[in-house]
Amino acid sequence: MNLNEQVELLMQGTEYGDEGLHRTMETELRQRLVDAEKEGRKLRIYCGYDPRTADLHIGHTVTMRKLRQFQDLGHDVVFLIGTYTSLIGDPSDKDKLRPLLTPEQTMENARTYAEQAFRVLDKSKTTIRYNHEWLQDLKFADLIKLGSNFTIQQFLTREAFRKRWDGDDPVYLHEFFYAIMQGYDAFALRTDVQVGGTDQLFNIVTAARKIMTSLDARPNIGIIMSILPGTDGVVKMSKSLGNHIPLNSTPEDMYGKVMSIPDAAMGQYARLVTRWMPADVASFESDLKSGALHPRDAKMKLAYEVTSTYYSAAEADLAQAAFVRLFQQGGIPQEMPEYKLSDGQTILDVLLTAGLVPSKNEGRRMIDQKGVRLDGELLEKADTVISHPGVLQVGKRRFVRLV
RNA sequence: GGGCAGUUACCCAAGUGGCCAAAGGGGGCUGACUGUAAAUCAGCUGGCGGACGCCUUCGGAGGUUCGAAUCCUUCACUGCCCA
Repeated sequence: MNLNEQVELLMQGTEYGDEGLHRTMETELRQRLVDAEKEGRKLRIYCGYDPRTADLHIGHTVTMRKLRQFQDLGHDVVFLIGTYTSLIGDPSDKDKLRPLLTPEQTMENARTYAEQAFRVLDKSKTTIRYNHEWLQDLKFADLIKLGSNFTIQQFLTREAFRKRWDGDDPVYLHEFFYAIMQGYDAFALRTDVQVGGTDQLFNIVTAARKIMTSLDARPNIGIIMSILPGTDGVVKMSKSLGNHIPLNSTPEDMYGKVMSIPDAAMGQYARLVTRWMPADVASFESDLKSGALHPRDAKMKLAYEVTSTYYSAAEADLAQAAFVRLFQQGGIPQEMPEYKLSDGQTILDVLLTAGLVPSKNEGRRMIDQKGVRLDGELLEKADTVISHPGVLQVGKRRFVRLV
């Protein structure tokens, strides 16, 4: 791959919110690639992760995908676990204060986090580091010195703080330390490139570069990744919003969830969570626009690609087949949980005890709303006894085989 | 340290003694329509009993009252202003 192609690939899916900054970063990246080549060394790329959650979704893998691209081009990646920073919790992407974690919780999460990350990253080219290694040794005097590089006003221009400030919600002093610590991470690692989401723009570009410069290190280049929207296609993917596509689910679930994103989000997904090259993405989008590619087929292609990234091709094939049967042909899935019927159980009993609904009232509602079927036949009375074994369906996607 | 305001269901937010399981919006769910969606339309959205009903909920605890989300006391948390 020639230099221009490399730069184009590495800049794919980035978002700086400012054309000038974008150009600066792109230019610096090109230069750094040239320098590294000349010096006969690899670039060091780093991205920090906040191990406050144990199960990841594909939104978390956007930056990992980018790290992987660097790895595929022969560079070294540091997968940084924010053991120390998670004591604070990054305020960047929240309009609320985050709870503090204990070191034990953090280390436990870190383990499962890294495990899942290696479904995307190349293990042989990845170094895992923990930022307590260097942050815990900093003295108060060091912090003061680092802090003197910044003004409060700089922090208050950040949206996350601004909103809370304007909304008369609390903004704590210690939250400001996060950016400083992250900047120090970049310095401690002497990193060439730092990858992060747009919510990290300030931390990476302003804080890290400033701190590195002040400590006589070469400032890192920021690769700022656009945020992956959730299955609603609009808001950032997050578990708490319920619009996420979990990594640890099933191929069928992943395929189906990708299919449920709105058409408008397909481009974002193509750029952020596929292994496609820039040229592939470009033709995908132009074919869609020209009508050469039907939106449904496009999305199926996308869902297949995403699924096969995290699972095997065979599993992705099965997931696709299941989707076609279930939704395009209105059929039922091949695999579903089984439930053993006992004598005299009513429809409502079964719905509840089989876990298809969380409460009897909810079960009644489903029945009232014509959402419950047994072998395709609509069930209308909640308190009638189940007459025969078969496939019990609630809504479009909840199934249980009664035996 | 002092003064004032606030804490409502998944989220935002009304309600200021009975008509409140609690307006409205968002989200979610179900159905119709579809290309799987999105958009649109309709309905549902605390729990338990077939409906009339009962139970739990409005930051925590205690109290006043026939009756409280609504009044009082106190505790906790938050914001604003003053020092």
